[in-house]
Amino acid sequence: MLSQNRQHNSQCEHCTLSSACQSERSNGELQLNHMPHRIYHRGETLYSMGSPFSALYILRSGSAKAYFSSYSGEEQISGFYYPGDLIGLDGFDADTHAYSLKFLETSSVCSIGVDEFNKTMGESAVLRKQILKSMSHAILGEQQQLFSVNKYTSEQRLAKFLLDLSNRFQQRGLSGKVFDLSMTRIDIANFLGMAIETISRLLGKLQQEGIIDVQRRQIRLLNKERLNDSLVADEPAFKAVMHRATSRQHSSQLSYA
Amino acid sequence: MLSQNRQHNSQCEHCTLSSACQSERSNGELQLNHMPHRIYHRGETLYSMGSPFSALYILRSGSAKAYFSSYSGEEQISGFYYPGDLIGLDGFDADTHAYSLKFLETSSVCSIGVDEFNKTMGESAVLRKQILKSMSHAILGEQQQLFSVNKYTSEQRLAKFLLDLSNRFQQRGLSGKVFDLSMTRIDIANFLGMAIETISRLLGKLQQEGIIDVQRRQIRLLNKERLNDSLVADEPAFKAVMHRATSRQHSSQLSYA
DNA sequence: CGTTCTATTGACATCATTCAACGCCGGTGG
DNA sequence: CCACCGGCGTTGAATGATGTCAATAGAACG
Repeated sequence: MLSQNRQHNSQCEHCTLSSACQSERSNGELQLNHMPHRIYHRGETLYSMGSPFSALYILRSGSAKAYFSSYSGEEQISGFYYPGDLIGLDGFDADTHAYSLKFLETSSVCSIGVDEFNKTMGESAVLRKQILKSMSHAILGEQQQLFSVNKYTSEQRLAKFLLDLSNRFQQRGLSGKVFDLSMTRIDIANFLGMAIETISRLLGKLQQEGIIDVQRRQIRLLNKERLNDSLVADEPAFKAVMHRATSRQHSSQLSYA
Repeated sequence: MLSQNRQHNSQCEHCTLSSACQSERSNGELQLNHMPHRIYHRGETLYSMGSPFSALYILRSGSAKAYFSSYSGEEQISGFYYPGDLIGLDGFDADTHAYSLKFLETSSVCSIGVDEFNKTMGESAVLRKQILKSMSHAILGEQQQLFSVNKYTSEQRLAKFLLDLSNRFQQRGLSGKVFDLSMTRIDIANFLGMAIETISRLLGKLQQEGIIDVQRRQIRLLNKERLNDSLVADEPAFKAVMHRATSRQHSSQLSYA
């Protein structure tokens, strides 16, 4: 659903990764040759856990989930991706992908081969900075998530999840108040570490309280204030912080800054 | 306690970061001028959340914890560091430290200024690769931790924590069977997201079952097999994986590989 | 040596999972 | 076009794991 609202220029130079590079390009230093965009459909896989690490990707439209499966087939979702997000950083650790990536809806990605990436990293200080920043941000995001699982109740975690999504949509110029969930409740439950039933019940509860309105996959945030309040219930000073820190859910997004 | 066992040469060129560089140095390409080592004592702070990001550090001896505090003074520990670990990557996101770092015992660190680091990043492909690998590894480590909090019971989490520590000590050439905890139960509880009382009870339980032996801070793993079994109880195929994936608890360790 | 931090243990409360039944929707084939 | 079916989602009731509260004791530190 994101794809409709966001108008991409057809040239890949307008991807966020290359936007980092454009400032250099104006210096005449840099040439990134992205591979052509490629379209994937719901349920299709970009790469699988264990497969060789050959490229980095930027999601241009649609959405995806990263997950690793624990051989019994059980999967743990580690994050969701939205347009502009950089995908594939997991490959650097062992030159092999550490998790699998699957699309939640029809999506398009562009890619850059590792070799070219490495080459460019050597040439562009701006790219280096961007990548370090991006990875650092990803680490902090994971820690935030860890924090929220450790310290929050299920209700707070769900509230945070919704607010995070809202922020991510807003950053992309979409509505932060009304949006669709491209993932199933099962995915949400898996990601947040709770039972599907709990998700269901809590969404119901929030709806009854008039804080949100849920129609199938469509979410309408009627009262972001109160949703945010639940995160800081007894901690007034904490409120401001949360508002700042709320942008995660993997997000290795590069620019848009 | 780690400091006694590990004999560091007095020159900083033997730090793990520079060991990454030495291969290049033999090519005559690289010159890293680390600042002199500095000693810190228990409770002292290397840097605080929000302070300007000016350097990266490598822990040479001792141990430390990273945590961010939530203004009400409540802290969330995001990881523990041991000798060889690279510290400070959190600064890249906002040019400001995202969490605070405090030493758990007398420790020594060496540092490298960001400017010098950035310069070297431009010159050394090996360093770039190491850093990307290191950060990628850190991200995956966080995700592993997230997974364990999401899917494991308290007992499993504690078991995993002990095994992780054991592995980290072993990687450093120390005993993986007998070691001291440099952090308090409070820290452990905070990190693992459970109550101190639960830690206490579970340690007691494991001791009664003859799996471990606890004397104050000293831990003795009497039966690593069974400790590991509890992680995979009903999942035979999963066992092998866990063994591999078990090295985390922040660990942005660079080389030793 | 006393104050404070750390750790242990017991009794109780509670939030979230589990188990189970059911409804809804979309797809597919008769 | 309708009927069936499977995945997704909702709801209820019971169970259990873990947190909270409280009391106590030992270590660490000045």
